[in-house]
Amino acid sequence: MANSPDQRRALIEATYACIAKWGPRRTSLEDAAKAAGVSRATLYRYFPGGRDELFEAVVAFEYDRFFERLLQAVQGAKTLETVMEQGLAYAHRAIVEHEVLHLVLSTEPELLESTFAQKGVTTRTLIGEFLLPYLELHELREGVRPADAADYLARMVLSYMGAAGRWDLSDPAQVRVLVRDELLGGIAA
Amino acid sequence: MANSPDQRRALIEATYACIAKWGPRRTSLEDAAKAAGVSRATLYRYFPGGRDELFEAVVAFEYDRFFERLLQAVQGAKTLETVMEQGLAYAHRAIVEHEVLHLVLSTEPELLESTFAQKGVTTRTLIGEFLLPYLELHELREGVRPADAADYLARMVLSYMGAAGRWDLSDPAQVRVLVRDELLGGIAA
Amino acid sequence: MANSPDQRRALIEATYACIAKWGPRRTSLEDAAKAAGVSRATLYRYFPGGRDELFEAVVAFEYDRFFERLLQAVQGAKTLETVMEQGLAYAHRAIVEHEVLHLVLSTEPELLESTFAQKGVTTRTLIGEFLLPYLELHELREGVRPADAADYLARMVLSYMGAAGRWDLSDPAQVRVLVRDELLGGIAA
Amino acid sequence: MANSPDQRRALIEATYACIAKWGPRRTSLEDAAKAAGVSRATLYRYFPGGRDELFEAVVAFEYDRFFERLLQAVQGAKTLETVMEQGLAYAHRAIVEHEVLHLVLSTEPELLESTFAQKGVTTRTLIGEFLLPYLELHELREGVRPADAADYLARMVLSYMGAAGRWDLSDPAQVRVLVRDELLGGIAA
DNA sequence: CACTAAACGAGACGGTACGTCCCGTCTTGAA
DNA sequence: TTCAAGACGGGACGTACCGTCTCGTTTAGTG
Repeated sequence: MANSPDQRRALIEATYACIAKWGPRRTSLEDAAKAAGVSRATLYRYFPGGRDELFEAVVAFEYDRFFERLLQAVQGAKTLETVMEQGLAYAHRAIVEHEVLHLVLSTEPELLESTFAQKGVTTRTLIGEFLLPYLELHELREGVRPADAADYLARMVLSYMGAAGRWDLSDPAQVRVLVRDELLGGIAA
Repeated sequence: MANSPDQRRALIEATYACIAKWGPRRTSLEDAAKAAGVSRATLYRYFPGGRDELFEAVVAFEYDRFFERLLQAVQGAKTLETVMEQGLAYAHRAIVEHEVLHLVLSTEPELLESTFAQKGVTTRTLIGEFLLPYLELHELREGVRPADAADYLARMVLSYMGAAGRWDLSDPAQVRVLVRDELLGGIAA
Repeated sequence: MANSPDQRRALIEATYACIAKWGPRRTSLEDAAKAAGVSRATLYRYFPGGRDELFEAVVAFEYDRFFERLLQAVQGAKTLETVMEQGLAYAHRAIVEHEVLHLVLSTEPELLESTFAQKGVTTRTLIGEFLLPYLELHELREGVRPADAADYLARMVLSYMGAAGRWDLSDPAQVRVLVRDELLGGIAA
Repeated sequence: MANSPDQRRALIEATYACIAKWGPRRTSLEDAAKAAGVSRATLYRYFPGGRDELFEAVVAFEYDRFFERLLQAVQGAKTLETVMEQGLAYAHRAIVEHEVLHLVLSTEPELLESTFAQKGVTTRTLIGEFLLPYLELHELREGVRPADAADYLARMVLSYMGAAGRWDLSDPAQVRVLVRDELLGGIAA
C-alpha cells in the first residue's frame, strides 16, 4: 500500500520535529501531517494504526539512527579503550543534543516497551555483543570471563550515557580517565 | 484548599490502579475519579493542573513508596553485602509484582533519571549516598575512594533493578554471588 | 438528559435556516451547530442519532408547525366551504413561502418516510378526519357517505396544495370557485 | 465523449439496485461503480457531476421507465374506464414491487411534482393530457369540460397511486368500483 | 500490420464531514 | 460551604467518502 517511502520518511521526520518542539502530548496528527506537507488522510494511509503506530515508528527510527551513528563513531577504533572512549563521547553528545527520545519515553513509556519487545533484544545485550570481540582480544584479569565483562561494560555504558555524574564526557581527557581507570580498571589485567 | 488528604490519596491510588489495568493513555480522568468514588469536578480541586498534575503525583507517590519500602527492607542489614543483597532482592520483587513501576523501569533505567530529574537529586545519587556510610566501614582495594565506589554500586544496582540479565534475582544464592563476587569483586579488598 | 428545551429548539430552527439557505446536502452539522450558537458536541447531546435524528426532528417540527397553523387558519370557519377556502388559501401561501420542506424531501425522501411512519397516520387521513364533522353537517348528494367524501376532499386538498394547476390560489375569488364548484360540486347536494 | 451507452446504462441500473438495497445515503459511489463492474474513475467520466448527477440520472431513468411501461399497460384500452382501471392497476403493482419509486411516491404524491418540476411539465399535466382524448369521447355531465375533468382525474390517479386508502388496488373488482363509481361518478353522465 | 489515441482500471491524494471520546471550565442543586 | 452531578465548548481521533489527478494497460481504429 505504501507507495512512496519518501512520504513515510517525511512523516516520521516531521513528527519527530513536532515532538521536539512541543512534546508528544501536545503534538496532534494534524500538526504532524501539516509539517510533512501531507493531509491527515494520507498519514493514516501510511500508518493505519494512527497515532500509536506513527509514534512507535518515530521512536524505532530514531533508535536505529542513533545506534547506526554510534557504530559509525567507533568504526575506526581498534582497541577496547578507543571503542569505549569514542562510543561514550558520541553517545553523550547525541543524547545531550537530542532530548527528544527522552521526552517521548518519559511521557509515554509504553511506546518504547513495545518497540523494544518486538526487537527481541535489549539495548544492553546489543552493546554487550558488540563489545565482546574487543574483550576477547584484551588481556583480562584472571577469573574474568569476556562475556561477563561485556555485560558489565554494557551496563556501565548505558548508565553513563544517561547520567554522567561527576564526569564531563565532552572532555576527551576525562573520558579517557573514566574508561581506562574506572571502567576497565576492574576487569583489565 | 485541599480539605481532605484522604481524598487526594484515594485519587492517587485509584489512578494508579487504572494505569496498572489499562495503561496511562487508556486511563481517563472519568475512570480515575469514578474509581476513587469522587466526581471529576473534585479531582480538579485537588489537582488543578488536571491530567498532567495527577499523573505526576501518581508517579511521585509510587516512587516515594518504593524507596520507603526499600529502606525498610534493608533496615536490619549491618554490612555492605547484606544491604546490597536485601536491597536488590526487594527491588526485584517489587518491580516484578508492581506493573506500573515495571512499566517505567522495564525500559531503561536511565529513563527514570530524566523522569525524576526535577526532583533535583537523582535516584542514583540517592542510592549512592545511602550506600556511602557502609562503604566507609568496608575494606576497599587500594586506590578506590568510597565516594567513587558508591557511585559505581549505585549505577549497577539501578541497572540490575531494571534488567537482571542472566541472573535470577529471586534466588538468594544467585543474588549473593552477584553481589559478593561480581559487584563488590572489583572494589573490595 | 436534555436539560434545556430551548437549545434543542434553537438547534432545530438553526438547522432549518441552514437547509433553507444551502440545501440539506450542503448543510454540515458544524454549520447547524454554529448557527445555533452551540458546539457540535452539544448538538450530539441533544440528538445522539446525529445528522439523521436532527434532520428528522426538523422535518417533524416543521410538519407539526404547518398543521398547527393550518388549524389556526381555519379556526373561525363554521361551514365546510369556508374551512376549505381558508385552509387551501393558507396552505398554498405557506407552501409557496417555505419551500424548505420540499427541498428536504426531494433530496432525502427517506427522512419523511420514517417521520410519517412513526406518526402512524398519513396526512391524508388526518385531513379527512378533520373535515369529517363538517361533512356530517353538510347536505350531501344522495349515495355519498360523509367518510368517503372526506377522503375525496382530503386527496384533492393535498393535490391542490402541491400544485394549483390553472388556479391562482392567492386569489380568494378563484379559491371560492374552485372549492364550491369544482371540489364540492361532485358531492354536495 | 461517452463512448459506451451500455456502461452508462449499467451504472444507472447498478446504482438503482444499490439504492433499493441500502437507501441513497448508504450507497457510496464505490458501491455503485463496483456493482456496475466499473472503476470509480470511469463513473466520473460518464457523470462528471459526481454523485448528484448520477442520482438524478437514476431517478429520471426510473421515472421514464415507469411511465413508458404505464403507457404500454393501457395500450389496448379503448374506453376511459378501461384506461383508468388498467393504469391504476399497473401503477399500484409497479409501486408495490419497485422499492425505489415506492420510496419516493409512498410519501406524498405532490412531492413528485416538485422533484420533477425541472422537467418543465408536471406528471399531473402529462397524465391529464393523456386522458384528454378519452374524455372527449366520453359522455360527461353537463357543465363539465373535458380539460377540467382530465385534470381532476389526473389528480385522483396520482393520489391513489401513492396511497390507496381503503381500496385494495390489486383486486380488479375493487379497482373497477373505484374507477366507475367513485372517480368517474362525479363527472360522467 | 504497426502505431496511435481513446477508454479504462487502479489507486494515491487533499479535503470535508461524521460520530466518538476526553479534557478543562462552569453552573446548579442538595447535604 | 462543600461537593456531586453534569452541561458545555473545544479539540483530537479514527473512519468514510468525495472529487481530482496521475499512472500503466488494454483496446480500437487508422494510416
